[in-house]
Order: sequence, then structure tokens, then C-alpha cells
Amino acid sequence: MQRIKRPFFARSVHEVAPDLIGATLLVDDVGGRIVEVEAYHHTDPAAHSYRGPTERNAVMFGPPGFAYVYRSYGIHWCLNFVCEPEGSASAVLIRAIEPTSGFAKMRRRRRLEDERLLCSGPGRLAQAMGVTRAHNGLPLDRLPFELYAREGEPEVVAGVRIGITKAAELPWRYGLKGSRFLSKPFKAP
DNA sequence: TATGAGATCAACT
DNA sequence: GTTGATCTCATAC
Repeated sequence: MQRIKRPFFARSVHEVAPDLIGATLLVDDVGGRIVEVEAYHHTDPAAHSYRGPTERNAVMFGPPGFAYVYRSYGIHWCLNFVCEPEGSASAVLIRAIEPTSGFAKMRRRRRLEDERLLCSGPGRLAQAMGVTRAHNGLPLDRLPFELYAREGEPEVVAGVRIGITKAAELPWRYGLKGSRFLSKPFKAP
């Protein structure tokens, strides 16, 4: 498998997001195939970067190809990939993964048997893969991250984003068509 | 199947 | 003090 390098992320978040569907993401050898993502652009009221830099979102304003990890609802961690030229503060939220390696670790961390629910949601996949604040600002082309390009062209579907109230109508959610590991189904065309 | 509470942190009013 | 890029568990249809 071909490793994804940092320049891959130095493009519009709207190109990078669908291109990530089908790619393989591992953190300390635990992870799988990316089946669902959402794009967040700095001009987007729903993006953390919309109102400018803060201590939390500082990584989003840095160079592309780095991980932005934040605390969600005080409970969960969520993993993003920073995109576009440095300073444009756009990122892709990784929302669901089809587990392919490290099942034992994921089950232990999640205290859950059901494979389908191990990584089907941003908070769930971060917990299963052991992603925390410690990963915020780390480069995606170096350990503990491993990111491999997809082979072939998967069928990608788009839809409206989930769980947000601002700019909720924008169709910036992308998924692998027919995957049973999506956090929620995409509406039929 | 669907709705509701609770957990609990950082940004914002 | 309120809200949110969430998830789990409980209770009600």
C-alpha cells in the first residue's frame, strides 16, 4: 500500500475529504478503512476556526497534514486532518472507520464486542484507536499515525452533515456507499 | 424505533 | 450561565 504524504492535504478540504474515503488509517497499528468524513471550512459557521484562532483550534491555523484533536461535549475526543495551504484553517473530521486491525485493543478500550459499533462515530473511533489530546498537532505521515492511499476508486456518496446546528444544510459529509460501518445511513438519492 | 437524561470541558455571551 | 462537529443507557411507544 502507498503511504499518503503531507502534500496530499495541501488542497481544498472539499477535494481532500472525498479522496479520504477508502484510505486506511492506523494509530499504533490499530485502525482500518475510512468510510465517513465531514469537511469544515474556515468560512463555515459550523467550523471551530470560523471565529479565528484560539488555544484549542491553533493547529487548524498551522500547516496541512497534521492532526487536530479536540474534546467534544466534555467527554469524547474527535480527530481531524488539517487541509489547504497553511493558515486557511480548514479540516476534515474523521467520522467512521471500518476496523481492519487491532481488534483486541479496540474491544478492550471500548469495552464492547460489536464490531460494527467499534468505530462508527467520531467519538467512538477516537476511543477505539486511543486518540487523545496527546495526538493534537502530530504530523500524519509519522508514527504513531500510518495513512495509506486507497486502491481503486470507491463509490463515494455525499450528504448533509450530522449533529450540528449552524450551516447544517451544507452537503459536506462524505461516505463509502453501502458501508455498514457508517455512523448513520446516507439518505437514498 | 424514538425520545430524553446525563456525563463534563472549553468557548462564548 | 449556556451551548455544542457525542455517546450510552433507560424508558416509552
